[in-house]
Amino acid sequence: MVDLKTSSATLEAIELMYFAYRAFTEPPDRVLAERGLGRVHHRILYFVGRSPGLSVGELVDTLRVTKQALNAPLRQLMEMGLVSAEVAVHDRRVRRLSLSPEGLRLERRLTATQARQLSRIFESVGEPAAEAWRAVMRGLAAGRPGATS
Amino acid sequence: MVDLKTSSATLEAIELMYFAYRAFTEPPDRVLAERGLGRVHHRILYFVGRSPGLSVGELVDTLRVTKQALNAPLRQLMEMGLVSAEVAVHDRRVRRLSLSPEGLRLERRLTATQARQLSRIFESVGEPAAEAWRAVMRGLAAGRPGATS
DNA sequence: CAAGAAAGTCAACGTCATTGACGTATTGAC
DNA sequence: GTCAATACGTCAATGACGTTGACTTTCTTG
Repeated sequence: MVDLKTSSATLEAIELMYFAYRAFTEPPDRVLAERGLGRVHHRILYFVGRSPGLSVGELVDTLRVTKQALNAPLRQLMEMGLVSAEVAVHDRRVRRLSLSPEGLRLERRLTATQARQLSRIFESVGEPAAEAWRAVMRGLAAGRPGATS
Repeated sequence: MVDLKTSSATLEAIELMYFAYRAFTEPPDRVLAERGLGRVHHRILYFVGRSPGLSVGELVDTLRVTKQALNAPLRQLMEMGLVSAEVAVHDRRVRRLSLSPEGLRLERRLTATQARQLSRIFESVGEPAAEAWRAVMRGLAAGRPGATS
């Protein structure tokens, strides 16, 4: 135990992670709720949108859920015509996922909401501060500071 | 629609929110899982720890959950002797919640994990960058940039 | 070709949060 | 003192979601 007493700035940071994340996920959650969709649907739309041709297994790995947990939401999205899957040419076991035009529209709408939140703040604090924010977040995400991949 | 195409820095930021938050909540989640506790238990411990004497209703408001959703985890924590409740003096309807010594120990352990993650990164990026990070997070949490309360 | 691994799917189950309704104790206004 | 409102607790039904287990289809390897 190095710190018997955690500094107040760090304590504030812990709370900020909670409140900021909540505020960040709420707007898209509301949009999704209108269609009876949840956060997993959002993540599927997002990552498939970023990397068209993604396989189910790759999606499972990035989202760290079981393939069974992914199955239901993914099937819904396909039934709703937002996501399409086609059998890969070289390996007929894998499905290459991609967004339909309508799926792309929804994904853009969800992403735009969050992008607006972020870019508005980034502008107000300036680009160096924005980059500093990203650096901290990269460190958190990677489990070690300053990591890029 | 100002942005038809969201900038790659903002796009990275969206992903970072997801991956950083996940990395941030995982370590405490593991500790909690050992005792059969979940994230709601953590939040209860955290906020009661920060504000001893908190009432049930105030907890419901800060966590934005229903009282029914709070009831079960809170009762568990009390049965486990981690949280104690005593009737308020001026209003015998309200329960003033506080952490028991053991509850305090667990809360500190959970908080220390996250504090270590953050302060390690804060040190490596320097204090100005850390403050920039907090400024962005405050803006996100408050829904408007630079807000303090 | 047989054995095993990999991708995906279907089914059963458990957890957890939500809404709704009800009960109790307490307070404050009149 | 009566009565509406408040704070809390609880039971029941429902739904979302994630898990394990078992299965089919399809490669890949010896």
